[in-house]
Amino acid sequence: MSASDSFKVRKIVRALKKKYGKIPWWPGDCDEVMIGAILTQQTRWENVERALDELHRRDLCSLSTIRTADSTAIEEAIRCTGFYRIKAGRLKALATFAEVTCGGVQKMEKIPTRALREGLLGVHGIGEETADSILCYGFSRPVFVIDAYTDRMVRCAGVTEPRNRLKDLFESVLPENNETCRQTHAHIVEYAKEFCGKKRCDACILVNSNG
DNA sequence: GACCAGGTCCTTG
DNA sequence: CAAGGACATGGT
Repeated sequence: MSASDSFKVRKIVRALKKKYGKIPWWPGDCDEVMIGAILTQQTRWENVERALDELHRRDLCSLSTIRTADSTAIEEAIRCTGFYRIKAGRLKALATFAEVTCGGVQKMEKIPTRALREGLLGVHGIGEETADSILCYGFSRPVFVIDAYTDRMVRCAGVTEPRNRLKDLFESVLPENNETCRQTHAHIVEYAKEFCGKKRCDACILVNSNG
């Protein structure tokens, strides 16, 4: 990775921290974060929240209940997030991994980050972004999440490193600290939503100018 | 009606 | 291995 990319990332991190300060992002217990991580795939967060409410209402907002629940009931509860049949299957697969393979969420807490990440990636329907979101926001590990917004935002700011290396780039720049990882990712997404259109970035000047 | 959303997997060339 | 398609509902 180029020195100038690292430099830009440091600048982005600093500027956005100054702009947003501490913001609440992706609250909830570990089970809810894991479920939300699946539901938010290619879907707006507002729709995910509605689905989470539905799941709570049916006592299906935990992996232990999802594991044994009727798939149709899960599908109905999460319909508003789209891809509901696919996602119900992914939730089932994650629930089996967590409850059966790992022996429960408490046991997962004790698994080292590297191994837990590999385990999650082995679950059908969990890719890098979903796994890293679970690690960062569910298990409070010092893992930086790269999503479409992050990629778009750093492009906007002139970072040239390809998407598949952004996680390493950010983790090499940031301190190995969960709070920093989760806040920084939150800042970037909020910024991207507001200023970085899909094809055009209007305001990354904020990051590119001054210091 | 077209286009997009806090992806991932599978199929093709 | 890159590119394209499928999955599906809800908001602009």
